[in-house]
Amino acid sequence: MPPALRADARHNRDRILEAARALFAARGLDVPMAAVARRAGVGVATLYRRFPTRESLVTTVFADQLRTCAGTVDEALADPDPWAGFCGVVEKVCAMNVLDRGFAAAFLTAFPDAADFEATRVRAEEGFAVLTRRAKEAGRLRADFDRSDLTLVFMANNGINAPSTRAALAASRRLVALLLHSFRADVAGPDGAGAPLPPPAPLDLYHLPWPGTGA
Amino acid sequence: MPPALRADARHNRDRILEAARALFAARGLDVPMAAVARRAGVGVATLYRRFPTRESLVTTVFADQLRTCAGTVDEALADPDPWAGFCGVVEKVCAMNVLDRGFAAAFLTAFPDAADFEATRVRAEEGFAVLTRRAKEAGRLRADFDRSDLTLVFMANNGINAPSTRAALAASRRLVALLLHSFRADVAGPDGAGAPLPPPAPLDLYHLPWPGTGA
DNA sequence: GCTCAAGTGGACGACCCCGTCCGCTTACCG
DNA sequence: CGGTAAGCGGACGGGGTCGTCCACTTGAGC
Repeated sequence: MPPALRADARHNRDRILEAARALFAARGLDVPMAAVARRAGVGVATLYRRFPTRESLVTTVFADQLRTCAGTVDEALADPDPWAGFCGVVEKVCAMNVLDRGFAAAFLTAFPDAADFEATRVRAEEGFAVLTRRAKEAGRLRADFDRSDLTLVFMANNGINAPSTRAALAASRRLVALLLHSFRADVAGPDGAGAPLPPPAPLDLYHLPWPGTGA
Repeated sequence: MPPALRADARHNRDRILEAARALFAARGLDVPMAAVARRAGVGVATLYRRFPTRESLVTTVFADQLRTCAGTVDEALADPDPWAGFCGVVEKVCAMNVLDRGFAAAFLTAFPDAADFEATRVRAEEGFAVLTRRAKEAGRLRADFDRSDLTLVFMANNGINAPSTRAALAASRRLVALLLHSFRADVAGPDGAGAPLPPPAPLDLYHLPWPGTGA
C-alpha cells in the first residue's frame, strides 16, 4: 500500500484522470501523453510519475466503467427471464462501447498485468456464462451459441465507424438487433433456417501494443 | 496520357506495387512509405515520384482486387437464384477483406479523387442494389433490408481481430452466417421474431486520413 | 516560521515518419 | 558510339511522440 498522496498531488491526479477520460472517449486510446498532461494542466513529468505506463492510465480510467459492466451482468442474473437478461447485457455493453471508443478498445484488450482490471473482466465473463447456460436451458438461446460469440459481437460492434456518435449508436443498435435475432433458439431450428453455423473461432483479445488497427 | 516509362522505371514500379501489396496485406494501410521503398529495393524518391501520395499507391495496389469484387457482383447477377447470389457476394467480399487488412481498409475508405477506383465501387454497389431488389421480390430477403446494411456488415466484419488469419477467417465466416441468417425473409416474420429492427443508420465511408482506428 | 521531502514543470535527447532536393547513373535514340 | 533527359538513391529539414532528468516550489509537521 503506497503512502497517501499529498493534497495537491491528489488533486492533480484527479485532474489527470478526468482529462484522460475525456480524451480517450473522444479520440481513442492513442492520444499523446503530452495532450493528456496539457489538458489536465500539469507537466508531463507529473503524468508519468503518477502513471508510469499508458496501460496503467488506461486501466485506472476505465476501471469503474468496467465495474458498471460487471454490475449489468449481475442485474441480468437477477432477472427471472434469462433471455431478457442476455439481450440486455449485450445491448448495454455495446452501447457503452460505441459511446466511448476508448472504452471499447480497453474492453477488447488484454492487460496481462493490471490485476484488478482483469479480475473484474473475468468475473463479468463468468456471470455471463451462467446467463448463457440459463438462457439455453430456457430454450430461448440457440444451443450452439459459444463463449467466443460474445467477443465476436463486441469486435463486430467495435468495427462500426460513423460520422457522428448519434449515427454510430443507431448503427450499433441495428447490428446488435440483427445478431441477437440470429441467436434466438426459435429461429435457429432446421426448418427454413438451413445449414448449421460455421464453427466458432478462438478469439483472443487484442494484444498490446495498442492496435486500433495493427496486430 | 503520360509518356511510356523507361524499361527500368517500369520494372521498379512493378516492384513497388508488389512490395506495397505484401506490406498492406500484412500490416494495414499505414506502413511507412520508407518501408515500402526498402522492401522494393528502391529509394524513397523513386516511390514518391511514381506515387506522389499514399492514396495513389493504395488505389493502384487494390484496383484489381476491387475489380474482382465487382466481377463477383456481376456473377451473382447472372445467378438465377438472387438469394444465393446475395449471400455469395457478402461471403466472398467479407472473406477477401479478412484475408487482407489493407484491402478491407481501402474498401471502406472514400477516395474522393481516385476516379476509376470510385467508379468501380459505385458500379458494384449499383449491381448489388439490383441483386437486393430481386432477392426481396423473390421473398427471400427481408423487406426492411437497407442499402446501409451492406456497409454495416463490412464494418462489423472489419472489426474482427484474431491472432491468426485462419482464426480470423473462421470468425468472419461465423459472423457473416449469423448476419445473413437475420436477413432471411422467412425468419423475419412477426411470428416469434418479435420487435421490428431498429432503423438503419446513415453510414458514410471512412474519411481520410487513414483511420484504421482514428476518425 | 522553518525544514525538508514530496511534488512540479519544462527542457531535452532519442527515435520515427514525411516529403523534397540534388548530384550521380543509365536507358534510349540517332 | 555518344549525348541527353529520364531515372535514381540517399541525405536532409521539419514535425511529432516518448520518457527522463533536474533545478525549483510547496505542503505538512514540528
